[in-house]
Amino acid sequence: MASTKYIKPTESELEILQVLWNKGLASVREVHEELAQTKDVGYTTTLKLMQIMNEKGLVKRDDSVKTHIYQAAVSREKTQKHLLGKMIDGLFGGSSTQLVLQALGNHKASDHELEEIQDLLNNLKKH
Amino acid sequence: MASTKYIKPTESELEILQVLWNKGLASVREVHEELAQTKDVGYTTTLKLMQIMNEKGLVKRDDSVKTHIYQAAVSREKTQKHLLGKMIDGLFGGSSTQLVLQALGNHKASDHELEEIQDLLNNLKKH
DNA sequence: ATGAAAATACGATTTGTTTCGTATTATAGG
DNA sequence: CCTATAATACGAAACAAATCGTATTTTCAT
Repeated sequence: MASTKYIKPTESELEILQVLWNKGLASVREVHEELAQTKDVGYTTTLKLMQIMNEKGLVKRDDSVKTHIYQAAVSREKTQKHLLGKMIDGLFGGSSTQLVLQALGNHKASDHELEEIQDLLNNLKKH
Repeated sequence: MASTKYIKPTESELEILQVLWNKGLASVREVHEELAQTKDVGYTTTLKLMQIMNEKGLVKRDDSVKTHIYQAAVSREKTQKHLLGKMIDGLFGGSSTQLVLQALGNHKASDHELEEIQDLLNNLKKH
């Protein structure tokens, strides 16, 4: 009976999850350095956000060691799934196909990527 | 030289745009009735939001008539494109293919829809 | 014309997010 | 041991979004 209450990350929280998903484990300092490359934000801001995320259950941390080590407590896939679903329902009238057409139409994919999609399509078709 | 400064709609604003995209033209009352079916919100809240959206340029209104008539001032497609792009960059590491795979994997599409996607795929492949 | 009903305007509150300053605590080098 | 350095904790301000109450205006039927 997992208390599967989905918590929607805010935009800033998503940025932090992004870093954690890539790094696996990271200290506040490490996450902050990463964020600081693209946005102008203070260290304590990142710290505070990560503390809040810990309370919300978006991240876990090991505070048995001097410098706390964080990791994501929600999976990239689950998060993608949720937000994507929300977007499909909210913006594409519930049609994932509309979203796919829009995505493929606007962003060009490599031949290899097209093959991947073709494979999945073949799987969906036969049954 | 359109002042193409993109304004990101908030979540509530998106709900309203949704209704306007479907109806074309609508009064505050009509929009509100629609929203009230799925969420619990007061009339004046909807009114206020639509007034703000008017100031922002997200909607246009004809106030020459008794009851103001609103319509979307931003297109569904442009909005989809923007938000989709943002999601691809932010959540799928810039890979539209990852998003497509995720979308197709989770939401099932009809045979007809799969055909549509196949057609687009064929177009992308040959060249 | 006038009063009830419906619409708009607008201020204020509430709620949520982001930001950062300052205080406190822990750590490691001298 | 003591101090400089780095980390965490915490409160509060700054900002943004959503909500609603109340006042005002408009409309329409009588």
